[in-house]
Amino acid sequence: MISRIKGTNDIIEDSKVWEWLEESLKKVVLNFGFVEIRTPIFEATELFDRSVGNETDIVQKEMYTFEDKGGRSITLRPEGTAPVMRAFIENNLFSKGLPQKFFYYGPMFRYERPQAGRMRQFHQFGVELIGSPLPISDAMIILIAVEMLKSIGLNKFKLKINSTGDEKCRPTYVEALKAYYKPFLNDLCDDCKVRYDRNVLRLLDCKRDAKYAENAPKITDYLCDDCKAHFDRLRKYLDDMEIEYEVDPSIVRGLDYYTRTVFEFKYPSLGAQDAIGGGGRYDGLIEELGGSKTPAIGFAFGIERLILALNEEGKIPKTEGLDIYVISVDEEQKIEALKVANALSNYFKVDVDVMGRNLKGQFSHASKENARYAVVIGEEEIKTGLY
RNA sequence: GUGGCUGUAGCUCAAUUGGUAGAGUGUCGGACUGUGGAUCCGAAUGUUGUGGGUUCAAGCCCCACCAGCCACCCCA
Repeated sequence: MISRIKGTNDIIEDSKVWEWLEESLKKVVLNFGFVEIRTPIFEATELFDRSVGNETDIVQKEMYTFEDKGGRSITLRPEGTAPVMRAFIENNLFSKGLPQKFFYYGPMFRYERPQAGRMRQFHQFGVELIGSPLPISDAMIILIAVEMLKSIGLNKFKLKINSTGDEKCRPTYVEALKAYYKPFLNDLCDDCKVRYDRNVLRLLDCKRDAKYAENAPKITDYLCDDCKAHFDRLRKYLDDMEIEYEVDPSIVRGLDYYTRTVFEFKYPSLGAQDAIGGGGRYDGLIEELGGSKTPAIGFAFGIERLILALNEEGKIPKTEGLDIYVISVDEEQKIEALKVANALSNYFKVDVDVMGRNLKGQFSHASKENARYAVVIGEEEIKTGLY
């Protein structure tokens, strides 16, 4: 038997839940004027090297990268933001005026050890707002994310926000962090020893060395005036909208392109894979990819994790059964039953027997399919024309 | 990539100290030639995750691999 690739899934019984979830999320963003963008599932490897960052774990060890027959290095997209920005630049969307508002939905690929809530092929629904440097756009993006969660019935999530500063203030914070961690360097876990040089910020969210993070200098104390004003304004906006959040200095994100605002939606009961969504501002990314300097902010939800959370809260809608099952008493009425079902199908969800079941079997099957009504067709009905 | 736990019928699980695989549920049929979901009766389905090894004998013990779960890690 040939079985599916590790970390992938066949969605069969659940396909209705997926459909409902996709439609619900889509409705919120469409009403806010966002347009769907569909980019290829694979891209030039360089795109992710340059955007996500060549020192990140995603690029270093999690990408599905291969060479095609023309010798090009291709990568199955591990995330959605970089491809959307590539498309933005390549199609000159800048010229259509700002802001530009996009959402995307589809499979992403990361080579990781699978676990509940962590697949090698997983699905993200993402939203990007391109063009505004203002904190009001941060507020809008977070508001939309919260509305999306509420629209599918999720309540027990926690929003955590932080600011990672910009090119002016982050370097001084990085120095301060390095100075703080230096005396403990030998006691840190092996991963953290590597991170110390590559990306000190990541030390803050290490679970093993969490005790050191508690007293570490906080980014919020090192923000430059502009970044601090931006962050304070965003917090005020969130307060005004009565969106609950917690400032969490350990939210640093594993992608290099983030600047200033970063945030995560946590769903604590999901265990280790409790981040159901996350995002942030990436004011330097478009320029880094060769476009003109354009600020932007966005986020993505993990569909598989949303479904786990929905299950926890018992918010998965029950799939509706049939309206009408058309039963034929004998073989002779089968075709009449099919014709009647066809006529009814303009208005109702219908089904007929194709398995040659007898009368009892058809009734059993009708009730198994949760049919609300049964129409019985026999000799008598055909004669009278009354069903 | 690292460590730990698990793997028996479609599903949920049994199987004494190793002695040659069973129940519930579901599926199909019958009791009931035009009214199901209740009840009763009957039937089908397994190379016990895969491949080796130990043994007279392995679902059970040992090794490897595969897959799932938990944690690390990673992030959605």
